[in-house]
Order: sequence, then C-alpha cells, then structure tokens
Amino acid sequence: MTLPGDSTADDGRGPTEPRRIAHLDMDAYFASVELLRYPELRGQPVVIGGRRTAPADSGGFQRLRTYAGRGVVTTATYEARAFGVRSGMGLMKAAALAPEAILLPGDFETYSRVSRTFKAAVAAIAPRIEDRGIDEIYLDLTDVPGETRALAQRLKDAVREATGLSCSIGVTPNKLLAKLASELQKPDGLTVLGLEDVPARIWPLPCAAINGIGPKASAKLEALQIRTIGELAKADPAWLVDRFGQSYGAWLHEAAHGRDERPLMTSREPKSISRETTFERDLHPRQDRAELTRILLHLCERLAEDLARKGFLARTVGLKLRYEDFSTVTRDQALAVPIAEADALREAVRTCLRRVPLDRKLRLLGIRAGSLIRVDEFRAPAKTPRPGVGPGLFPDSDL
DNA sequence: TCTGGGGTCCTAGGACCC
DNA sequence: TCTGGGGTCCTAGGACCC
Repeated sequence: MTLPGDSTADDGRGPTEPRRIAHLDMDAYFASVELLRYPELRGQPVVIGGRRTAPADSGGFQRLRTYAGRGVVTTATYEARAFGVRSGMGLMKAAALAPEAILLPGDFETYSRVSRTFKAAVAAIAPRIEDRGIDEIYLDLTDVPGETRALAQRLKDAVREATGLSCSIGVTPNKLLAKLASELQKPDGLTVLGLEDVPARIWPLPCAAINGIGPKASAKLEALQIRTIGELAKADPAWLVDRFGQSYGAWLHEAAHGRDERPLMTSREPKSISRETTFERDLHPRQDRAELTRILLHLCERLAEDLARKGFLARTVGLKLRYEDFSTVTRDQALAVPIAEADALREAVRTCLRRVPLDRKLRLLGIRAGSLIRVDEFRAPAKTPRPGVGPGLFPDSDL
C-alpha cells in the first residue's frame, strides 16, 4: 500500500534519505500500571480483565479461579503469560490455565491519565506523534536531532522518569517496520532496523506478526503453504492478487518486503462513537423485553452524554445485536437532521429495531452514532420537532 | 474455556441523479 | 425503445486493531 509519503517534503533531506519512524509500545501496560499501585504483586501472575464487581473480599486479592462470567483478559503480566494466558482470551479459560493468578478489574480512568503523562513526556522530545491508542504511539524522529539509538534511549528514559513504566521502541524507515521492530525485544526493548535488515530480522517471523494480517488472512496464507514473512516475500505478486484481490494482494507483497510510505497522522477527527454491552446472561426479546428496553435506554443516555461532552452530532444511528450463537447483525438509519440527545437517539434506534429479527436470545446490544459533525459547524434550522416517545422500545407485536 | 468494548477501513449492491 | 457510464449516498457485513 503506497501512499504519497511526506518524506520528501521541504525538510532539507534528499529524496532518497530514509525517514526515522519510531513505534513506542508500553510493556504489559494495564498490568504494569496496577503493579505501581500494588507493588506487593510484583513477580506474581496478574491478570487484568472483567468488570468491577462489588467491593468484595476483605483486603485480599481475587484469584482467577473464583471468577465466573463472560469477561476476557485485557492484559496479563509476563508471569501470567508464562501460563499461556493471552489478551482477548476468555477469563474462564485463563482461570483453567492459571487458577492462582491474581485478577484485577480494569481502571480505565487511571490508565488514561498515565497515558497522557507518558505521551506528554515523549512529546517534549519528539512532538510529531500519531496516537494509536492508550498504550502506543508512532513518532517521527526524522527532524529530531541526535543519533538514533541514543535518541530512542532518551525517550525510554523520559517515559520511565514520568511514569515509572518501561516501554519498547522500534526505530525504522516506516511505520510498518517500526511496529514489527518494537516487538522484537519486548519488554524494555530498543531495536533499530534499516531496510537492509529485513531479510535477517523480519523474514523469519510469522505472517501474522504484520499489522494488518489477522486470523483470517493468516489462515488463508497458511493453507497456501505460506507461514513466514519471508515465504510471503517470495510469492509472486500477481499470484497474491489472484487470491487476495488487487488491493490486499498487492499490499501483502509490499508489506513482506518492508515497504510502507504511509505518513504519520498527527491528528484525526472521530468517525463514530458507540456504546455496547454484553449481558451477564442471554436475554430473550419477549421474556426479557423490559430489561432489554431498560438497557437500550441506558445506552442511549450514555451515548448522548458522549456526544455532548465531545461536541458532536450524529447523522446516522446504528443498532447492533449479537445473538446467543454469537452471530451479529447491524442496522443503520440515516437522519434528515443531525441529533445528539438521548430521546432522538432512542427514536432512531426504534426504527432500526423494527428491521432486525427478534426470534432468538441476545447476548449483546450496541448503538452507534456515525457520520459525525461538530456541533459548532452545524447551525440547526430553528427548533425541529421530535417524534413523540412511546413507553417501550421493543414493539409489542414482535416480542 | 464459548469469545469485552471501542474503534477504522474495505467491499459490494441498490437507489438515484446526471 | 433501448442502452450506458459515472458519481454519490445508504446500508450490511466483515476483517482487523488496541
């Protein structure tokens, strides 16, 4: 995937001069933040995940084996990973692997605050940053003075100074390689690679190590006898295009050779805001109608709060249902007038709800505000009348 | 052991307009 | 009477990422 890069902009470098792009990734982030708070847990297997339960136990920590529910592992310490525990794994499965591991509920407010702290520390040294979520960023070091490795070490030191946490950094000519490089020596890693290092350092890795090759593509490649990035690099591009389509096939070939011209995105506008929840037990649209209605109204209120706080209006509203068999359906509704209030969201959701099958138990409800526009860029044509609100969201006839 | 919650991007068909 | 191509919007689903 080659986009016109910004590497030849008017920055004094020649057209062939490589960029210096860093990927900085916090090590076992949520778990590491918790270890700052509970140093006595250091060295133990600790798993973050699940919902905050009632204040619970008297002083002690909850053991994973006592968990019952539908939560997944958000992060695990390296000690817990040694038992095979992985991010995204169901907590019940993790409990079978590491029953004595400590289970802590996530505290996202704290993780966000620490995230802002480490990003500010980095920005003081390298201000061109692409935010990639709570625990990772890309940096453009091209115009930051200093020898590459020393500069990367300075960044690591600044993060540790500001937060007490370790991170791993990869510095390479582009984002794709930087992401791969930051993983190579985790935790507390520092890896500098050039394009010439790709055969020795990148080609032995499995294809799924590449950002953008997920479980599906990986399985398909494996079925084609392609397991490593090196094997992918040797595949004929036309053959890849035949099997993966023009766009993805061509990108696979470029990625395997470590080529990537994507520029850093130092700012972006959100495209959608959503809220969803998985129930503790599956709910039936008929028998549990009242509870489902209550949950959906609560989601509308939370989404309305999000929109108001961030200053956006929605021009489309989406509904998402997940059935007991994990199959998922979505319905979208475009709106003549952008909305943000809970009542209006509820009316839009009601029209979506009329278009989905409600004959099976549900495990998840979600709603989404899409095609966002900023409140201050939209001048409402006076007061628009809203449709009246009825008693329940789920229509009697279907339920 | 059945799989969270918040996002982005891509594809593809149909409607509709020029 | 039939054929057409391009562009945009809407909708649904799916892959992928953190």
